Amino acid sequence: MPELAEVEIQSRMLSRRLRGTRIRAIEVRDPKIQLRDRLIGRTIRRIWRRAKFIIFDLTGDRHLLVHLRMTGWFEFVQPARYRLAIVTAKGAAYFADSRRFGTVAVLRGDELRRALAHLGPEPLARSCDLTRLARTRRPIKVALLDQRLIAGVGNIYANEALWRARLDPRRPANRLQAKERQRLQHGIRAALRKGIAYGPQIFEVQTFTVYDRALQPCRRCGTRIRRVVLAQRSTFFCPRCQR
DNA sequence: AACGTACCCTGCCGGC
DNA sequence: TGCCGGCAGGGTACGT
Repeated sequence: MPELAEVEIQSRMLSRRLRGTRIRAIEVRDPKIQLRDRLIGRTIRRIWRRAKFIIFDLTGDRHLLVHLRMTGWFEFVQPARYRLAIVTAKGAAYFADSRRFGTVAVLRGDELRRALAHLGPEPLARSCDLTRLARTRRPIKVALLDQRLIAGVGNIYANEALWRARLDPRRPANRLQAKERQRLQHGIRAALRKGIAYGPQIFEVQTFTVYDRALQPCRRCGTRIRRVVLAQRSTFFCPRCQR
């Protein structure tokens, strides 16, 4: 489920609970997960996010690289089912992931850099620019999901951002004017910030403006929201105010 | 190079 | 009620 906003929230929660603590035990409950090196005894120096990855920096040049994919989530109270538990003196984090698409790997620093090298700019960074989107003629909505062009935007926030920027998701990415890309950049930021602002309660309280609102009225102009499929993903937009 | 499709898994939902 | 197909907010591998 998670996109950048949800991953950011998770990363902050993990950091608050586990930063600076020593790993006492690792419990692997799913044979799909294989951890190369022994992590017990290492200290968690930092927990941070890049795109939709969560990275645990450990002592001894080791990094735990986690991707939640569709259904991954960390819990601090032991759930009925989970794939992995990281146990520390300050408590444990349980990695629950019903669809089991999520990935966990132990990497050295150089391997981590390589693993993240292909990612595009962080949308919330001051230096972020969207010029890479002009490299492709695929629909702008599809380009937004390409992590090499911009990192961390997923299907929901792509829809939300395009609605905010009043752009038709089907437009070829390389045909956007610089001014329209600027609008899109603001739309992405605003949508992501709104998500992050929900905090840990995000799943209970989060609402969307266009995502999953087919046939319901546009919140700006009242026109019925349309659903189309682009690159096999549901796409929602207002046919009147998104041009 | 750039684009489309199949696939990895499980849970949930609507329709019959 | 019970079963079944379709669908899901991720990314990758592979074919054209």
